[in-house]
Amino acid sequence: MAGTDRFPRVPGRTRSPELRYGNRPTMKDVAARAGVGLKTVSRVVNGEPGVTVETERRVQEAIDSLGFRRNDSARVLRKGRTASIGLVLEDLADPFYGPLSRAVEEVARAHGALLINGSSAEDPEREQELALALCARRVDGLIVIPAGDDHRYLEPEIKAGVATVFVDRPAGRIDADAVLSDSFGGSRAGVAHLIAHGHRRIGFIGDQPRIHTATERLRGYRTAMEDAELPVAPSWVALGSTAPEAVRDAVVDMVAGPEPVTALFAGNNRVTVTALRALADHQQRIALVGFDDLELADLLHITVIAQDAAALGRTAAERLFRRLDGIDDRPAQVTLKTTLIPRGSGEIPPGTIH
Amino acid sequence: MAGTDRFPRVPGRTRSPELRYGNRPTMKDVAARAGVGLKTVSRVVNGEPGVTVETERRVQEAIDSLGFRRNDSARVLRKGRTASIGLVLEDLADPFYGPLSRAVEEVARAHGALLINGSSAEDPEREQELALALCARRVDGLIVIPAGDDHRYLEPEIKAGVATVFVDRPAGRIDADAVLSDSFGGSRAGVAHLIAHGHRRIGFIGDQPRIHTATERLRGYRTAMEDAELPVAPSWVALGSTAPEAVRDAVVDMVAGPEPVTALFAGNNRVTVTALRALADHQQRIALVGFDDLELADLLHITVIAQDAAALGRTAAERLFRRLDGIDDRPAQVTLKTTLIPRGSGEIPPGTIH
DNA sequence: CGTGCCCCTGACAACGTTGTCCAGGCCCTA
DNA sequence: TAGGGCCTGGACAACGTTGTCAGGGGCACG
Repeated sequence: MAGTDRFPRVPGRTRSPELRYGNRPTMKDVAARAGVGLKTVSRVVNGEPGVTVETERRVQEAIDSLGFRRNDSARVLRKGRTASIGLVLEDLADPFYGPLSRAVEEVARAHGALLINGSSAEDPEREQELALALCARRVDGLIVIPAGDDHRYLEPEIKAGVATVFVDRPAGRIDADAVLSDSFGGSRAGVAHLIAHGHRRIGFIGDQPRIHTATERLRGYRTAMEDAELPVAPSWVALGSTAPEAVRDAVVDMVAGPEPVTALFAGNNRVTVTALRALADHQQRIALVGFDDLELADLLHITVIAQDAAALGRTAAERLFRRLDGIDDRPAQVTLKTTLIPRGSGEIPPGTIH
Repeated sequence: MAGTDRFPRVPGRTRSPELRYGNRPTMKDVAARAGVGLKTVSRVVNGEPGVTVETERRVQEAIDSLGFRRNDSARVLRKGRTASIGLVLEDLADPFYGPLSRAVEEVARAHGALLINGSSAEDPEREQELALALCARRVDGLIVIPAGDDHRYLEPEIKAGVATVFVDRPAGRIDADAVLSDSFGGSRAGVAHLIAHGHRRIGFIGDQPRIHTATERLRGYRTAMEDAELPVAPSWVALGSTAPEAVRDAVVDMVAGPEPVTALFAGNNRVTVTALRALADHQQRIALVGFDDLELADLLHITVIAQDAAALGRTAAERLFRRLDGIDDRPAQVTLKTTLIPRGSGEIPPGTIH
């Protein structure tokens, strides 16, 4: 009697007035209804052996009629594994991260795990806040696209067993797995491509030097120029904000400056897009190669250095689950090759300037 | 004694050999270390009042030295709220959903909630599986972009108090909140725009009729044609697969058929992209208006019916949290206006066909 | 100096599940 | 027929946290 009822479980105590899970049936309720023990219900729910067909039928019936659904929070607490992984992105809305998170999700799904994610919006503080919130949820693993350059705050977590893999940019100040694109090699090849098409004065527009990929790409640019024994005028390099206005100004300066560039290398997809718009607005048609592919780049004939975002995500997730499966390699960096895709904009010869 | 140690808590029993959370310190450990009671630690961790500065300092010290982090799974079990919401997308990699999920995330963040998400890949079964897995996690609310057309499986969940909002497409066979774009009005306006520019033979390529937005957009097309008293030849309408090959074939058929169309209305962004590629390949330049905006549409001069993906996500999330805050309106459908953005492709007059 | 009040602290139960262990019943064999 | 083994089912504790409640100590006031 009183005790199989849902309300009140215990005479007059303890139950707080707040809404719980809308007051859902528990295994206890199912057990009472089916006239079996608690553990038997658990067995049926989890498909464990050791239950007669007849008992199973009765339990199943009770489950259906009550609309019972196992409470995974309780399960997680008991089992110690959450079967979920966290993904800290830089910006969910950036088209580059769509395929990446999709790939992570596919791998997670294949391992029966859910994906919890959020954006850092390029803010290191927010990255930390988010990553730690995910750890508090006890995600089994963490995939992080770094916004900041100091990840020591994750050290206790990693030590406590949270498998962690960094993607797109390496971890800062800690030794951890990272899956990267070959920013240096990609830029170098892209700039060499422009040089091979006759360009001597080539501009570079990139992200803040705080960001690892940005400096790597700049380094690729400089190396390619050096390889060809070409000088680099300071006015040809713009780093810093990738906000549209800033990039727009940079483009205009480089094209109209005293030593006008005949070609441009754009350090990431946002820069490429803005540069294209600026050039179109000013009716300039100079050579352009961009890092990162774009959805409609083929129709716009944009030559790009393509990274395989899906492969980045997949590789990172696979590495993560390998760790979760107990394989315990030393932390390592994996670098994925980039591909130069010539589509026209990178093959425009110099001297077509108006 | 024995009991404040982490291993073994209880002489020889119960602790299973599997990995738990990498054996993290608990409040109990912190309490032991600080020489205070369990509840006092809880107070400090949660910033509750009623703790002396001195005690707080001691506890904080113990927390830092042990690297304690509150276990939110346990908290969730106890409190009954998970402070997380689930988002079931159709495809994370589709650029349309990037801004949408970003907007949802922003609202969630503002309410202190985390976002758990996954893609249904347009598969109704997978949508259900995912949605129910999220419910088992006891997410407080659910935002669903439907892949299927029967959502009765969510009835017990909604009844049990899971706030649920559908986005982009209405729920099937249940009465629930939905936030939609005005597919009908948008298409109608887009097709009317083509008609206003002199077109009489206009093709429509859309998604499977199973999908609500697809039929609404088709209805908009038909209505616009009727409004102008124009006939619609069966060969001008292609529904079904939006796989690239199918769309490509449809475009070719319409352009080269016995009654060639002079303009095309594309039912969604994927169709628009493929149609553009097909037209470019065949060096055809006919008028085109597409439903959904695209990243580089301005540079390609594509006229589109733009939906505000971010507004869809934001509106849905806000509605969700209103429900979670206890406001209990009747389920309702909200429709957001679309915008026609003329950029060139929709203003090409007929007769430019080669 | 005594009484009463308030502030701080801690013991305890409960959240819903799963792992462990034990009891009882059945069947099979000697 | 008795004994042993196997199969099924259930009681119980534990996961780590928070809400409730009660006790103890200090301070102010009469």
